[in-house]
Amino acid sequence: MESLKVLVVDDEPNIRDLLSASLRFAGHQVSVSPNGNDAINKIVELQPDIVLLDVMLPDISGFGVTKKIRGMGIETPILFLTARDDTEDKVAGLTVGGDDYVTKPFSLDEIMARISAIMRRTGKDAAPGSVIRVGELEINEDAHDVSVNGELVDLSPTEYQLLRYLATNPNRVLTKAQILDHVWEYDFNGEMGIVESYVSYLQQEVGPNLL
Amino acid sequence: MESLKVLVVDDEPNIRDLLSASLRFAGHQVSVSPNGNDAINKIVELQPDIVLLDVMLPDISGFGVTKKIRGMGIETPILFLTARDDTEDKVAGLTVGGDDYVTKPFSLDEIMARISAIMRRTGKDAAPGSVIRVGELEINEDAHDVSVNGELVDLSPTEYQLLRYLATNPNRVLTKAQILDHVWEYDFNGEMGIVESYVSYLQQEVGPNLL
DNA sequence: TCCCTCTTTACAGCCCGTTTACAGTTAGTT
DNA sequence: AACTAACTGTAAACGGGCTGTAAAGAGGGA
Repeated sequence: MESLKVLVVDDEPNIRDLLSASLRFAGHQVSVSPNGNDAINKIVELQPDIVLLDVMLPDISGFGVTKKIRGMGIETPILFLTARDDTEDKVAGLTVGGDDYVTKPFSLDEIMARISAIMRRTGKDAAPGSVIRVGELEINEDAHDVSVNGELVDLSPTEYQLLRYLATNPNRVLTKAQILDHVWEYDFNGEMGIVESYVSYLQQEVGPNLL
Repeated sequence: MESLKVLVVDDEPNIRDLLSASLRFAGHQVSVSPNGNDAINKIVELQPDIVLLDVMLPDISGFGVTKKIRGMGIETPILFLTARDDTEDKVAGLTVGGDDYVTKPFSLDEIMARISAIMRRTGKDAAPGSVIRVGELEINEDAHDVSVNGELVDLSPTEYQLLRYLATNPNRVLTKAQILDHVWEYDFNGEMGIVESYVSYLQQEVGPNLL
């Protein structure tokens, strides 16, 4: 994925920092905004490629921001950040027109994957193929399918996310902490042993290919 | 379907935004208009391939707009947007001559399907086949009937719409929110559980083919 | 030998998807 | 207009599989 101009809008400094650090590390140009009005200004001014927009903001809601900028004819794709509870009912229209949403607490890898998906769908990015290949391993990001030597293997959601993260960082030593930070939700409060368990599951199902 | 020039005419900003975002995302060039007079100007000026025209407008009714432009010899096909009540009497005769109508509140998928149907009928589009085939599943979009291995199955309207949406996105992971946003009417305010229920109905009737 | 770390296996809780049942509403018929 | 049938949407019951923890097994280094 090419370098993108990303605007992160959230009132919680922790989230802003987490996202901006990760996005910057991924090679993007990041701007941040703590509230709705400021976000509108920055969107008009900076013309970002994508906006990460918290729904719950102190002044104007994320939906309000969206209405405002759409009314100005700005079609920048938006990735909404919503609380788990709001999800059920207020989702109407969130996934329309290339937009999408993730629920808090999210995992970093999920955010990155969604951004890629949006850029792919809206054609802004030069279709980096939605298939990841590492050796005899093949991951289809649309179908969330994994195959080894053409043979499909059945993975649980967490297993898939983990494998995807490993596959996007081949030939690289990753610490358990890094894996935990990327694959698990940011408020995960458990033992690191879970990483070891899941790596073990994967090795049994896809064979000892990477690490 | 090729890229089309679409004009969306509605006085409610929400509807305009919803439609323009979706249509743009589908690869079309979209212009919008908030009333009848402006719409007439834009139709003459832009010569769109199709017009999505609300019947109830602040100045001239959608029918008035139609009369006016037809009087000028403009034969652009029109998809009328009408309120649920108006349907029976006023809409009579609307479906002749390539025009059609949908009632508010509509679902996005229905709008897209109607546009495809119109373009197919008026021959502007290179007949993208009105039959969807996925594995042993066959969906006839003209007759709205579905067959598995040549055997007809009887589906309710909602079931048909859902199956159609799933069939047009094969081998792709779809979230409940995406399905809800595309298949159900835009003002649906209920639980997402309904998606699960209907998916279950489908699996019983067409067998576990896709997802 | 002991200790430390990585790997694997076992297991309990629980979340989530599936299915079924049911009430409310609509549509179609006589 | 009343009757019937069917469809939509909600809710509750069910079951399975996934998640996360803990403990046993295996290897290496000092």
